[in-house]
Amino acid sequence: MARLTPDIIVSAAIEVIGKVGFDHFSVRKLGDALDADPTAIYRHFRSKDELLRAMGDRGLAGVVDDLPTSSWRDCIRELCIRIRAANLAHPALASLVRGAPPRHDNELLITETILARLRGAGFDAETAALAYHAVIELTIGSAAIDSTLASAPSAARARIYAEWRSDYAALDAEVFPHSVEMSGSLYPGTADDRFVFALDRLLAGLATELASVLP
Amino acid sequence: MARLTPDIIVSAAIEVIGKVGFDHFSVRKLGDALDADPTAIYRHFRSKDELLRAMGDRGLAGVVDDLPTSSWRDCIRELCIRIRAANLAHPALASLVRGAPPRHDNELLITETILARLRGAGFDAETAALAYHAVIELTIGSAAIDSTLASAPSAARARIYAEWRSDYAALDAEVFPHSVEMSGSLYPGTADDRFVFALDRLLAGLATELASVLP
DNA sequence: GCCATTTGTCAACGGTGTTGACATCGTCCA
DNA sequence: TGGACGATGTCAACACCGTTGACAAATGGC
Repeated sequence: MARLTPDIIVSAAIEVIGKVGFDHFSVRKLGDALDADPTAIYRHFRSKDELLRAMGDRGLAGVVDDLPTSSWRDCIRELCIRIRAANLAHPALASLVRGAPPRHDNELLITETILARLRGAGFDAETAALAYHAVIELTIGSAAIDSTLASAPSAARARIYAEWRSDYAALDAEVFPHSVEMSGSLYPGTADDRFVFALDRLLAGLATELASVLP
Repeated sequence: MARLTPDIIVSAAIEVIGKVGFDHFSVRKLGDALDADPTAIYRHFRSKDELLRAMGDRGLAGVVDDLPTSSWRDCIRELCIRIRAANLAHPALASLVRGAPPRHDNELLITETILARLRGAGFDAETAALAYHAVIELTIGSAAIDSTLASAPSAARARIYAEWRSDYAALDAEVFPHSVEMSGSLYPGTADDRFVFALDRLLAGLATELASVLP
C-alpha cells in the first residue's frame, strides 16, 4: 500500500507553501512535512514543476460550478474573477503561467466553459478563440502581477501602496507632471477592483465586436 | 579605475541571458563572462533581483520615443506593443512583474506618457489611473505568459502550438465538445496577434467609457 | 606619502532540484 | 505457498545556486 499518493502530496504541499511562502517552498521541506524522504516525491511527480502544476489545478476545483446563466458576459466575468482569486490564493499557479497550455482537468473545464459561452453568444470560432485568449491572458497575467502582494496582510498592502504613491509624488514635477499630479489617484481601490475594471472594459469591447457582426 | 561598472555588468548579463536562457542565468555564469569573480557583481548590485530589474529597464530604453501623435488610442496601443516586445526580448523583465512599481527611469517615463495621453483625451484622474493599470496589467501579464515560448525559434513555436491543438482535439468530445470542435481554431496567429486583439478590445472598451462621460 | 574608501578575490555557508543504487513491500501468478 | 516483479521509500551524492565575510589590491583626496 502506498503511504504517499499524489493527492496526499499535493495537500501537504499546499499546506507547506501556505506556511513558508512560494519562494521558500522546497522539495526538502515538503519531505519533512510528510515525514518522508524528500526524494520519495519523485516517485509520484516527474519534477517539482509537475507538482506545482498539480497544486495549481487543485486550487481550481469547483471554479466552474454554479456560474451565472444570465448572460455570457456575467458568466465569463464571474469565472475570471474566480480564476484570479484561485491564482492569488495558491501562488503555485503563478508558475503555471510559464508557457504551458491547460492540461489538467479543471483547467480544461475552464477552457470548455468559456468557449461554450462565447459560441453560444454568437461568436464565430475564430473570434471566440481570440476572445478566449484575451480574457485568459488578462486574468492570468493580472494574477501573476498581483500574486506577490496578495499574500501580505491587507494593512501591510495598504501601506505599500501608500509608499508607492508617495514615490510618485516625490518625482520631479518638471519631468513627470502627470505622475506627480495624479500620484494620489494611482493604485486606486484594491487590486481586485482594478482587475474587474479592466475585465469589464475588455468584455465591453468584445461585446461591441459581437454586436457589429450579429444581424 | 573600476574595471566593472553597472553598465558593463548589465550589458554582459543581457548577453549571457540571451545565450543560456532566463532559467539558467546565474551570477556565477555572469562572472565567467566578465572574467571576474562572480561575487564582484555584489559590489555594484545589492542582489541578483536588483540586477535583473536594471537589465529590464535597459530593454525599455527609447520605448516612448516617436510615438504616434494621432490619437490617444494609437499612441497607447503602439507603446504597449513596444513594451511587450521589450519584455519578450529581455525576459529579465518578467521578474519585474513580481510586485514592484515602476522605479527606474524608463518605467517612469512609460507611466508618465500613458497618464498624460489619458488625461489629454479627457479621462478624469480616477478613471485615467484605472485605465493605466488596465492596459499595463494586460501588457505585462501577456508578456509574462508568452515569455517562455518567445525565446524559442518560430518553427519550434509553431510545432508546439500544433501539439497543443492536437491535445485539445484528442479530448473526450462528450465532456469537452467545444474544445474538440474548436481545437483547430485555438492559438490562432502569433502570440503577438492575440495580444493586439485583446489590447484593441480593451482600448475600445475604454473609449466607450470615455464617450459616455464626455459631453 | 599616507590614509580611507572603493573594488576585486577567495573560501565558505546553507541551501536547491535531481539522480542512481539499494532495500522494502505488496500483489499476482505458477 | 513460494517466488518473481514492479512499485514505493531511503540514502548518499552530484552539481549547482545566491549570498556573506575576511582579506588584498587599487584608487583618489589631503
